[in-house]
Amino acid sequence: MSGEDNLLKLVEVEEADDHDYRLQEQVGFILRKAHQRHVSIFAAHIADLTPPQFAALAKLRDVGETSQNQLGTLIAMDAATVKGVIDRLKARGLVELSKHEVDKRRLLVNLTAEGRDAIDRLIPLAREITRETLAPLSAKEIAIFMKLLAKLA
Amino acid sequence: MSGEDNLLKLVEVEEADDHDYRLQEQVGFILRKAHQRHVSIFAAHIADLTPPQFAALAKLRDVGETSQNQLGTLIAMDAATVKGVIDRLKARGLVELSKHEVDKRRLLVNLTAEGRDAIDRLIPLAREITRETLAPLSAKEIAIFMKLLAKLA
DNA sequence: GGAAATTCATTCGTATGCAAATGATATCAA
DNA sequence: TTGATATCATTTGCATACGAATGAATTTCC
Repeated sequence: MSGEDNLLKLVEVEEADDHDYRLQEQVGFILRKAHQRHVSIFAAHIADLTPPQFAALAKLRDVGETSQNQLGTLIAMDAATVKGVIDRLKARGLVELSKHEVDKRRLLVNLTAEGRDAIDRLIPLAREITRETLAPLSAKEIAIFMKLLAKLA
Repeated sequence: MSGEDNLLKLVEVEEADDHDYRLQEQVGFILRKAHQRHVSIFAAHIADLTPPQFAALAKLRDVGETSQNQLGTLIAMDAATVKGVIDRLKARGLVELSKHEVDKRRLLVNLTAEGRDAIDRLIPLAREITRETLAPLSAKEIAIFMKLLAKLA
């Protein structure tokens, strides 16, 4: 092989490499699509609440009264986002807000009776949403997938 | 065991079931967190473009000129969303728009020279983003995970 | 005690993401 | 041919999502 051939080969390899990037095989792209699909399944089962709103109610049910900020940490939402979510839940009477007696910076959030009823009623639907989201996988695959997904998140 | 005991047992089981819903173990919740993490890694490597904007450029590089709608299908974005993405890319001179000669409904999108330079320059960074996103997994785990994730998306 | 650093919440700006409604054009079918 | 359908794009409205800036309150630490 001549030196020229070698050079040509290198150039070709680099170009092949360049064109070798396949968007639809990248983890970020597929992750985004999987998330989209889940949100769509969620909406089909629970039309009047978004996944973040549901997450806020479900977590409040677990931990009881907490500060808005702490709740955000628990459900992986930044302060600006959680405020919007809580504002909308409050407007619908599902949560109530109060000031922390000691630490005046904190805004306490809690379920109302209506909010508790709502989340209790929705949890069976949420189980079904999880089931349907994972439906393309076998039981064994689900176990593996969830373990690996948890490592990534 | 008396009939009363049986009834009590049933009630207890149902309540335990009720409290058994763990948000942080649900696939939707973890999927959302994994996606968040990926976006964060993306932003750390490519500050001046969002993942959807990058996806649009990368796909245009693959397929060449297409209609806005068709591009949306290819990158899993609805018509309203893709319009915003393309508008912003156009404002930055990375894509150009033209009317389809025959079908007057269609708006054709293509990379500009600058857009092509940009995406060519960014692809190596995108490879690194994928690598870093998958870093918590071993090579074998990555292969399994990607296969299962693709099934879900 | 008091300055510096931290924490909590809010606001603003920008960017997805999608449902629904609308208008223009194209295709299909009777 | 024309009337019904379907497709493409746009617009509006609402809901995340997050960086950055701001202000109030608290904690830390010298």
